[in-house]
Amino acid sequence: MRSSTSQPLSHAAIHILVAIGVDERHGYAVMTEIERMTGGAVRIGPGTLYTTIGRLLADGLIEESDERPDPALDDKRRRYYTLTTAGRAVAAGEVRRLESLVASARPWALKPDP
Amino acid sequence: MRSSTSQPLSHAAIHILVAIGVDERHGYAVMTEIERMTGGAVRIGPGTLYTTIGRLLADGLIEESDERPDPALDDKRRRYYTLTTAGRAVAAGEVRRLESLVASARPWALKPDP
DNA sequence: GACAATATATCTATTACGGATATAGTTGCG
DNA sequence: CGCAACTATATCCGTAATAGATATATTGTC
Repeated sequence: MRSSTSQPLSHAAIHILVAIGVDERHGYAVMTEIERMTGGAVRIGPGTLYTTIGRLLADGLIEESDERPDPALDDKRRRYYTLTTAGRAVAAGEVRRLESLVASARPWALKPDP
Repeated sequence: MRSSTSQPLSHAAIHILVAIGVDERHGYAVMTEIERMTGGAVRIGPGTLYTTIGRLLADGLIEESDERPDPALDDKRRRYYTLTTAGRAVAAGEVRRLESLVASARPWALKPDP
C-alpha cells in the first residue's frame, strides 16, 4: 500500500485521474479518452487500467458514483468514477508539478513558432 | 531495447532529460538538481539514475561530452552529458504532451488565484 | 439468433524503480 | 601527512508498475 502520500503518481495514474477529473467516466471510457486526448500517443491497456483504478479506489483518490445516466444510454456493466476531494487535491498537486517541469523545459525544448 | 520510438518516456527519463536539457550535467548533479527543482517531491535514486542514463545513452538521446570545466572546478570521476538532436526532439515531444495534459486539467484542478 | 463491439476483470511476463552496497576520487582539517 | 566525510559512478536485488493475453458477460445490430 502507498496510500495518502504526496509522492508522485505513476504515469497511468496521472492520466486516469485527469481523464476522470475532466468528466465523470467509466473505466473503458477512461481508456479510450486517454488515447483520444493524446492523439494515440498514450495508450493504457486493460491490465494497467483496471489495476490502477483499483489502487486509486483503495487510496481514496476516486470513488464509484451511483449516479447513472439515462437508462436508455446506460450499460449496466459500467462502473462510473469521480474524483474524491483528496483525489482532486492530489491531482492538482501533480498538475502543478508538471506545470513547473514544463516551465523549466519550455525555453530550450520548444521553439516559439513551429 | 526500446530505441527510437515515439512512445512516452518513463517518469525518471523525462526528469533526467529535462535536467540535462536545462544545462549540461554529470549524473550526480542530475540527481541533486531534480530533487532541488521539484522541491524534494521527486527523488531519483542512484539505481534508477544510472540505469536510466545507460538506456538514454543506448537510445542516442543523450551523449557524453568531452568538454570539461575549469580543471580547478572539475572532478575526473564525473561524466558529463548533453542532449543529442534526437534527445532534444524527443524531450520537446514529451514536453508538448505534458503541456496538453496540464491544459486539460488546469480548468478543474487549479484555482484561478491561489 | 448470430456476431461484433463494449466493458470489466485477472493472470503473467517484462520493465521501471529505489534502496543497499561497493568502490574510488576529492575535499577539508587537525 | 593522514583520516574522515563527502562526491561520484556503478551494480545488484527485491518490489512496484505496466502491457498484452485471455476470460467472461452485456449490449447493439443485422
